[in-house]
Amino acid sequence: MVSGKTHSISELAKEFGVTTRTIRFYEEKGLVSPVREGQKRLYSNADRVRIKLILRGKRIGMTLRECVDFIDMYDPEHNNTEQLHSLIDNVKSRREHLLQQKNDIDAMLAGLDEVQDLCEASLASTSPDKKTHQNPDKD
Amino acid sequence: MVSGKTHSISELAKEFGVTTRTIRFYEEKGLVSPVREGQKRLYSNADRVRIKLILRGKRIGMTLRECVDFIDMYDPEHNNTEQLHSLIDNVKSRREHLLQQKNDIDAMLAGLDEVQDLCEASLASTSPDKKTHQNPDKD
DNA sequence: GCTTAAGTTTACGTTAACGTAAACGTTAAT
DNA sequence: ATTAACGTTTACGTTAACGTAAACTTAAGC
Repeated sequence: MVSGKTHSISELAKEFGVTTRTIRFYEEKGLVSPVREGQKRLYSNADRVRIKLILRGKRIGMTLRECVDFIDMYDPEHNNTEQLHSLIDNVKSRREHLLQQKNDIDAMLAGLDEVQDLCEASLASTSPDKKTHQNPDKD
Repeated sequence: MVSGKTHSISELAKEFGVTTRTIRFYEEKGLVSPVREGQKRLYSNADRVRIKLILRGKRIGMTLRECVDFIDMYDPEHNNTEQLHSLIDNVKSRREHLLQQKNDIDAMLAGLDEVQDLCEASLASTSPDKKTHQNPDKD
C-alpha cells in the first residue's frame, strides 16, 4: 500500500496538544508538507512523525531550525563522501550537546532532591532544627 | 570573612561566554543584584552562582522566569506548612519535567547512533549495499 | 593633558514562535 | 435555508531575550 492512513489538521492538533495555527505555521516554515484534498490538508503518517520529532526537540529547547536540521539527518540524501563525513561531525557535536544537557538535568535533579529533603525535614519537626545548607556550586 | 572575592562585569562575561549586555539584562530582570562601588557593579560569588544556574537552565530550554523560580527554591524563605507543601509539589512536577527531557534526549541519542551507523556503513562500502532504514517512531 | 579601556544609562531594533482576529468556503445535520 | 463544525488565507499583535548604537563617565597609563 502506497498511501496509509491520513489525518486532518485538528486530529493532529488534538493528538499533540497544539493548535492548528501551530501546525500551519510549521508548514509555512517548510517543516511539514501535507497533501491537499481540494482545499484541505491531509497529513500522512510521515508528517505525524515529523511533528512528533519537532515537539520532542522543542521540549529540550531546540529551535525549529535545529529540529529540522536534526530531522534531516535521518533521510539519506547525503550521498557523497564529503557530505557523509560532515554529517558524522554534525552527529558528534549534537551528541556532545545532548550529553551536556543530560549533565545539566542531573545536576538539577540533585538540587531538587536536596530541596525536597530540606522541606520534609522542616515539616517533620514542628520546631525545625536548622540543618546546614549545602550550596549548589558543582559543575 | 563577610565579603569574599568580587568580580567585574567583564570578568563574569568572559568566564561564562556571554556579553555584558546579557548580565545587565539579567539585573534589569532582577535575577542578580550586584553591589555598587561608585558607579560600577561588583559581583559576589553568590551572584556568580546564580548566573551559572541561570545558564544551566537556559541550556535545557528553560525561560529566565523558570530559572528564577527554580533558583528561588533553594533559599529557605518558605516557612509555613502550606508553602512547604506547595514547594514540594512544585519540586515534584519539575522533576517529572526533567525526566521527560531525559527521555527525549535518550531517544535522540539513539537516533544519532542509528544515523552514524548508517553513515559509517555507507562509507565502508564503496558501492554501498542499501540497508533497510528503520524509522524512528518509538515513544 | 591625551588616549585607551572599561564601565555606565537610555533607547530603539530584531528574531522566533506562535496568538488572535477578520472574512470567507464546504459539508452535514436540523 | 440556516446553523454548526471544521477548514482556509491574510495579516497584524505579542513576548522573550537579548543586539546594537549613542552619548557620557571614570581610572589607568604614557
